[in-house]
Amino acid sequence: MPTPTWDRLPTERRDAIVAAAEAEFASRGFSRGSLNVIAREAGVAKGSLFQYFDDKLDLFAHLSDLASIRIGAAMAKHNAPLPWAEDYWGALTDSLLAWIGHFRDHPVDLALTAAVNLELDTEVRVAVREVVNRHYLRGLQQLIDSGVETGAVRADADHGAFLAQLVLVMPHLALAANMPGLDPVLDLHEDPDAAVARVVAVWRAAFGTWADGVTRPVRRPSA
Amino acid sequence: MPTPTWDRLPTERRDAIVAAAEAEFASRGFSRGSLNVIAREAGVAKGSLFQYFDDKLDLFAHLSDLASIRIGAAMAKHNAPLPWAEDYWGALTDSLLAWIGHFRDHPVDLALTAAVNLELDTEVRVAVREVVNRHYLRGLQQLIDSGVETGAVRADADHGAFLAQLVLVMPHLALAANMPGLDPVLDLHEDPDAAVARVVAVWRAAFGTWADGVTRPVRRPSA
Amino acid sequence: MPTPTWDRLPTERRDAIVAAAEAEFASRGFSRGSLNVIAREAGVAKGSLFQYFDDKLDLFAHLSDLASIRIGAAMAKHNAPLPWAEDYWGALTDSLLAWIGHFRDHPVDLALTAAVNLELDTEVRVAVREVVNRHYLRGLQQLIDSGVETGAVRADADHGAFLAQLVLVMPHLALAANMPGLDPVLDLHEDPDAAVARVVAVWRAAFGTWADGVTRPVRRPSA
Amino acid sequence: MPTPTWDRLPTERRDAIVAAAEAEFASRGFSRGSLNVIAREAGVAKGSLFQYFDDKLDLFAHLSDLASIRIGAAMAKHNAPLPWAEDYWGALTDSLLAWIGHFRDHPVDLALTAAVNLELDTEVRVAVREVVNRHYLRGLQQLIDSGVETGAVRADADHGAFLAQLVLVMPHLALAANMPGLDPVLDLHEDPDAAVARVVAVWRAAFGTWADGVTRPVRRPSA
DNA sequence: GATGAATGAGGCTTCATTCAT
DNA sequence: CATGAATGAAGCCTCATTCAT
Repeated sequence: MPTPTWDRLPTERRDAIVAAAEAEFASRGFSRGSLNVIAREAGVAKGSLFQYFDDKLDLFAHLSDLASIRIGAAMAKHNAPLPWAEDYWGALTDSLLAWIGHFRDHPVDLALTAAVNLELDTEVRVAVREVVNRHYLRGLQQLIDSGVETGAVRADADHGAFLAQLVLVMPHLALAANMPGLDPVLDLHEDPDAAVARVVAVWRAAFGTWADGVTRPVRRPSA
Repeated sequence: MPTPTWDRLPTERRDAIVAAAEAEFASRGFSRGSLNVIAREAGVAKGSLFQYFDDKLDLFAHLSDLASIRIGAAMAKHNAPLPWAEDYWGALTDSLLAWIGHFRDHPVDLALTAAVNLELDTEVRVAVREVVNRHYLRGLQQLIDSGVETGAVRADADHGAFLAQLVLVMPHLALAANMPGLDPVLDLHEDPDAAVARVVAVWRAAFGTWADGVTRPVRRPSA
Repeated sequence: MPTPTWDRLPTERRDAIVAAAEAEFASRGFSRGSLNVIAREAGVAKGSLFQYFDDKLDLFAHLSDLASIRIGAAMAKHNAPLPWAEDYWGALTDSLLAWIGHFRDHPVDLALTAAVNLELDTEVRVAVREVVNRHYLRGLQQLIDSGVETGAVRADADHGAFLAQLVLVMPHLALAANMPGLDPVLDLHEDPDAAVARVVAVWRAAFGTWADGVTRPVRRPSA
Repeated sequence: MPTPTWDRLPTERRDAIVAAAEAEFASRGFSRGSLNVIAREAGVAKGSLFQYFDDKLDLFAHLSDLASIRIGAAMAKHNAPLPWAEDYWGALTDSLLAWIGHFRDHPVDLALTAAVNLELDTEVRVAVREVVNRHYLRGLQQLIDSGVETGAVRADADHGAFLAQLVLVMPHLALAANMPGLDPVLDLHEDPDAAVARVVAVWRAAFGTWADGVTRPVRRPSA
C-alpha cells in the first residue's frame, strides 16, 4: 500500500510516476521492470519512489489495483444498458467482447493484466492477485446471480463452477485475443467474435435453461 | 535447439547438465534461474554451456521439450487401460486426477510447466509454447475423437471449443492444484477431487450425450 | 550538545525522542542506526531532529551521556550498603556482579555501551568517550581511594594501574557477560560468577594487602 | 574463505586486491569500507571480487587472517632471542613494547585489528574473531607455559586468568598506544614504556614468584 | 519552531556472455 | 572441444541532510 506521503503528493507528480511505472511494467513485466527507468522517466529521484512505496512490489500492486478499478468501472458502465433480462447469453457475449475490446484499446491494462497473470515469482503473484481478485470476484458473482434471477441460469446449476470458468477464462480472453501465440485452438487473436460465441455456447449448455423454459437437470457429482 | 556438439556428448555429461538445469529452473524460474548455478551443479565449465546451446533460452526450451515428452508418455501410459468406451466421463475424471498427481509427484515437471506458462517475456513464451503445444494438442484431439466414436461426446458438439477448454484448463489444474494462491474459487489446492468432478460435469453438460442416449442439440452460433 | 531548543521542549516530546533513539541505536548501533526510524518511532518530523541536535553524532553522544548517568546512579545505589570496610574484595566482587546484572537487565544500556566501545569511527568514539569517561573515572577513583583508606588496598600499590584495569575490564565484563563470542577464555557468558571471582583474585594479589595485614611491596618500575 | 579461483590468481593481481582492500578497510573500517573503492583502486572489475570471495565479510576475514599470521610471525621472530629463562618479566615487557612497535610501524595491521575489535555488527565480529583468536591463543598459552617451566610464573597461579588478561590487554595496548583518545588513565599514547611497565608489574604481582624464590599462594576462589 | 518531501550518491550483489588459453 | 577468469552494466534499496512551506 502506498504511504501517506503518496496520497499527499501533487497530482501531476503522482500521475507522472504512475504513467512511467505503467509504461515500464507494461513493456517489461514486473521482474524485469526497472525502478531506475521509472524514476528517470518520471523525472523524480530514485529515492523518492521509496518514500511513496515500501518496495518494488508495493508499487506494482498499486498499479494493478488502479488498473482493476479502471477496468471494473469501464465494464460496469458497459454492462449497465445491456438487456440481461431479455437475452442473458447475448448480453454476456456482448460483455465479453467489450472486455476484449477494452484491453485492445488500453494496452497498459492489458500489459498489467499479463504481468500479474504471468509473473513467475509465487510471492509476487499471490500478493497482487489477492488485491485484484477481490474486485473481480464480486462483480462476476453478481453477474451470475442476475442470470439466476432472470431465469437464464438454472437455479440448480453449479454456480461455483460457473464462477471458476469466468475467472479462468476471462483473463485468457483478454490476453489471448490481444497477444499472438497464446491460443492454439480458438483463434482468438484472429476472430474473437466467433471464439467468444463458442465459449458462451459452452456455458449456456452447461449452466443455462432451455429457450423454451425447460430446464435440463445436471446433477452435481455425487462424489 | 541444441548444437550438434550437444548430441555428440557422453550421456552422463548430458544427463548431469539436464538434471542441474531442471533443478535450477524448477526452483527459480526462467528469468531468475542462473547459468552459473547450473554449470556449477553440473560440474561443467560455464563456457561449455554456450557450446551446447545458443543461449539461456535455447537451453530452457530444450528442457521444456524433454518435459512435455515425459509428461505425454506418462499420461499415455495411464490413459491406456481406462474404460473410455464404457465410462468416458469417469475415465476423463480419472485421467485428470492422474494428471494432477503427476505434477504433484514430479515437481520438476510442475515447475517447468509453471515457468513456461508464467513467463512474461513474449518472445520466450511463444518460443517455448510452440514446441510444447505440438505434443499436447495431438493427444487431446485424439481423446476427444475417441469420445465421439464411442458416443459419449455428441457428434454435433463444438469439438474445437472442447479442445480449447482442455488446453486452457489442464495447465490450470496442474498448477492450481499444486501451488497455493492460484485458484480463488474451486479450492483446487484443498480438494482436487471435488474440483475436477465439477469441471468434468460442466463439460459433460456442454459436450456430452445423455445417459439415455438422447442428444441435446447445441447449435453452433450462427455468427 | 543539544541545542537550547531541545531544553525548552515539552518533556513528553523529549522522552519520546530519547526512547526512540535509544531503541534504534541499541538494536542497530551508531553507524547503522537510522534517523528516519527514530523520527518515525518518536512521532516527530525528520527535520525536527536537526533543530535539536547538530547531527547524528550529537544525538548519539547525548544518549550516551544519559546512559552513563543512569548507570552511575544505579551502581552508586547498589554500592552504598556494601561492606567495603569489612570485606573490600568481597564487596568489589558483589559490585561487579551487580554491574553485569545491570547490563543484563537493561539491554539499552548494554547496547549503548557496546555501541560506544565498538564504534570504529575514531572521531565518533573519541567524542563519546570523552563525555562518558568523565562520569566513570570519578566513581572508580573513589572506589580505589576507599580501599586504600580501609587498608584493603596497599597504600604503595600502583593505584593508576588499578584504575586502568578497572576502566579496561569493566566494559569488557558488561559486554562479554551479555553477548556471546566476545570472551574466548574466561567463559564470562556461561559462568559470570566464577569469571568475576578470578578477575578480582588477580587484583587482590596485585594490589591488596594480606589477610594478616602484612603488605607485600610491589615496587613501581624504576623506569 | 577465498574461492579456489583466488588461489589460482596471478600474484600481482592478488597483491593489488589485498593492498587496495587493506587500505580501504584500514581507513574506513569494515562497515563503511566500500567494495567499489577497493575494486577501483585495485584496477579490477567490481564483479571480479565476487569471483574470489563470497561477499564483503569473506574478503575482510581473509585480510584479518593474513594480518594475524603476519603479526604472529613478526612477534615470534622478535620473541625468540629474548631471555625468557633469565628474566621472564623483563622479556615480557620487551615483547609487549615490540608488540606496540609493530602496530606503530604497520598501520594496516593496526587498522585491521581496530576494525576487528571495534566492529559493531556481532555477526561480523564473531566471524572474524573466531579466525583470529585461533592464532593468538596458542601463542599466548605457550608464553605462559614457558613462564611456568622456568619458575617465573607460579605453578599454582590462575593461568586462565593470566591468559584472559593477555587476550584482553594486548589488543588494548596495540590500539590505545597508537590511537589517541582510547586510554584515559595509563597515558599509553604518550609514554608507552611506563605504561607497559606498570601493566607487567601488576601481572608479576598477581602471577609471579618472588625474586627470592618464595611463592606467595593465591588461592583460586573456592566458588 | 515544526514539518516532511526531495535528493542522489552510494551501498552490495548478480549474471549472461566472451575469449584467451 | 573445454575451460574459467573477467567483465561491467544493471539490479534494488538506504539514508543523512536540506529547505520551502
